[in-house]
Amino acid sequence: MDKQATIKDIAKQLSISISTVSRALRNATDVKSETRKAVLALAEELKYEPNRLAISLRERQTHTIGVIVPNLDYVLSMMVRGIDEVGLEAGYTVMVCQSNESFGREIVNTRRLLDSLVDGFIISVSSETKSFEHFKKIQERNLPLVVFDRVTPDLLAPSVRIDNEEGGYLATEHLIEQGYKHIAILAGPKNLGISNKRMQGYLNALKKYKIKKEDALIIHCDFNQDYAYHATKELLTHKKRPDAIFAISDRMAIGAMLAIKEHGLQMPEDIGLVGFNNEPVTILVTPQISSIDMPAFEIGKAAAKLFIETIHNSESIHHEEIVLRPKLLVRASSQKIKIKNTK
Amino acid sequence: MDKQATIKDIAKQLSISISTVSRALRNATDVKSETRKAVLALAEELKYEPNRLAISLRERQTHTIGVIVPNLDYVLSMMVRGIDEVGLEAGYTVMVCQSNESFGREIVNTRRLLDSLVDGFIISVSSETKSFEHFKKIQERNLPLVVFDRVTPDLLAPSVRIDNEEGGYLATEHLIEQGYKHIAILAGPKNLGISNKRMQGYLNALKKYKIKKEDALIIHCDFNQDYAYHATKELLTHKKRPDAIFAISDRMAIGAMLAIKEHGLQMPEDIGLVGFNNEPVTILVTPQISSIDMPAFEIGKAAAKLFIETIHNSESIHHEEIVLRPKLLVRASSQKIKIKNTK
DNA sequence: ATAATTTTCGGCATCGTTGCCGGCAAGGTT
DNA sequence: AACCTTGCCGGCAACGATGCCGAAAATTAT
Repeated sequence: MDKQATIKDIAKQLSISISTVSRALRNATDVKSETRKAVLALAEELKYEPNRLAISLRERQTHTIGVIVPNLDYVLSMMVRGIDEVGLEAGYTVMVCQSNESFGREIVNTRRLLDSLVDGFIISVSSETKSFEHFKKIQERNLPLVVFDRVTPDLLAPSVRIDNEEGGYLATEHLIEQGYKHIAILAGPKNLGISNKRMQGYLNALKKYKIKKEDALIIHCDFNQDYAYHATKELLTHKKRPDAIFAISDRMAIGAMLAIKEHGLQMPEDIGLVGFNNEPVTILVTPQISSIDMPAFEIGKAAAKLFIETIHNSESIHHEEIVLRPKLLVRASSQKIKIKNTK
Repeated sequence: MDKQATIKDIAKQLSISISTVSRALRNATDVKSETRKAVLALAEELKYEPNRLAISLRERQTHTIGVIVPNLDYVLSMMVRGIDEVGLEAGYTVMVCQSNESFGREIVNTRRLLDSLVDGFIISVSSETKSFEHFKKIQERNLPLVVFDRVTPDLLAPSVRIDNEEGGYLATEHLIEQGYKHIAILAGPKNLGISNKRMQGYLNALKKYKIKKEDALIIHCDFNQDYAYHATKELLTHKKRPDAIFAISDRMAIGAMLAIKEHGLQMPEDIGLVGFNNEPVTILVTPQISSIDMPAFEIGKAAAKLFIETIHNSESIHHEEIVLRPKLLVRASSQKIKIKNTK
């Protein structure tokens, strides 16, 4: 009772050939209806399940999608849910691996998934990653590869993401319109595409409104709360301290907020704050943090759909690029004007 | 260049037999060193990678662990990271599927993973799940199955969890010690084991301190913020409103907190609040929420270790039960006494 | 009754890999 | 010189399933 019944067991018990059983199980034709019935009945009884491994070996596909993400924080886990949703629907099993923002781990994950013979990859790159050879291996094998969220120009592949530049622009423009003059940006690591794009948006907004960019206000730090906290503490001790901060993620905005509070400054009066992603936590803290809305679930779904399209017409290699529009959500942490009005 | 090179290609190019190539690639013995070198060199050149599918088919194991979780919120994604960590180390690839707290989805996931011929399962059950037939199928196939976090007595399997009863007790005792008299509990769905255990701890504490249990103060609601919010709103309109709330998860505590603030009540003066899990958000809100610390990463690691043990001595079926001790973290939301002292 | 056709089925090869077994040649022993 | 040991290698079967092809059985046509 231990091992699964195979097609062979059925054949033996019914004293018919393996091929006949195989045909009876799938192909209605070419098989007498009574033998088919017998086969079906016995299969039921033995709880026969076809061995996917054997089928995959023949068909050279596993109906499995390899997903590699740098972590499973709120945004990415929502995206993964989106991928899951669409993937499952289309008959794919989704294998999720976390790189923990580690380059080495990402390589190992890629290897493992390649070894597992997934049919393709949907990937968001780690912040540590500067070389893309391991991903190019995927493409060398002619496997479909879709990149989402953390997109990089170094990797030519269909992609889904939010318009990060636009998001950075919206956030910065909003701060400018609220009357803030010295707007700092907490950017992520220098090699991280989304960070640079959001910063580019920030720069564009400054330029548009003829505000001089100040290098001292541009801080690169690791993509997490602690680093943002320390970076902000230092920022606030400068002689010419910023009167607003645009953090390129809500996690970093939270870190900034903790530092701001420690300094005894009030938001939005003394200093304005805008984050990015619209994580639920932004409306839980006091004051609530303005943020750029990130349609994470939609991005995940779009990535999976793009993947499935790519798999279906793999010959026509068009590198589609889906870019979703960001939306600014204004909350208390940056709404200075309204307060002036009520005074 | 499309398809992977196989052992057969190497054999053909070198005009030697397939078996020799196979031996050269693994077994150092039984092969002349020069032929081995030739094989290794050519394998390198052709970028030969053994086909795991074929190996799995032979060995009847895939070195893959199927993980099913109800969602990927903070706690569970930390646990998954723990599983990942240990699993990867031991040479396993981890396939994570989300059931989205849906019974049907959980069944589909189980099927898919069984079809994918994973070597076993590490599972946390969905809150909707009342029947466990789909999991028993796993055991019928003699595949190892480890349950974590959301453990249920209906499923006989090795398990890893926190001592939920103890956690519930600690939280409640703390509230009692702080002088709260009418302590409500926001429990989860009735069929969810962790919810009942935490509630049992609550009841134990009441009994120990000779406080009469009041049914009106025991609220079952769905395991999320919104439901907790609405449940709390209603609780607070009661004639005899509670002066403390123990929420069996931080998410629910957050919901409760929003409702409390809307009612214009102060924590901890008017009402005390304790959560469960010690999610990072608990220290971001004002006041900070007391909580029961959940060693999520450790639980994940322990689950994976248990899984690997189980796989290694599958004959000795001992259903180990690992129970980690919870720890109470007292924060502003429930610390009434300290405030009295400073007055 | 025989030929022609159709239905129904079994054999064999294949996917990529491994393990067992047997064989052949070189070298060593008596 | 005859025998035995060892080193090295190839053939075959197997894992589970499928598909092609040809053959036997059943049916129809002549």
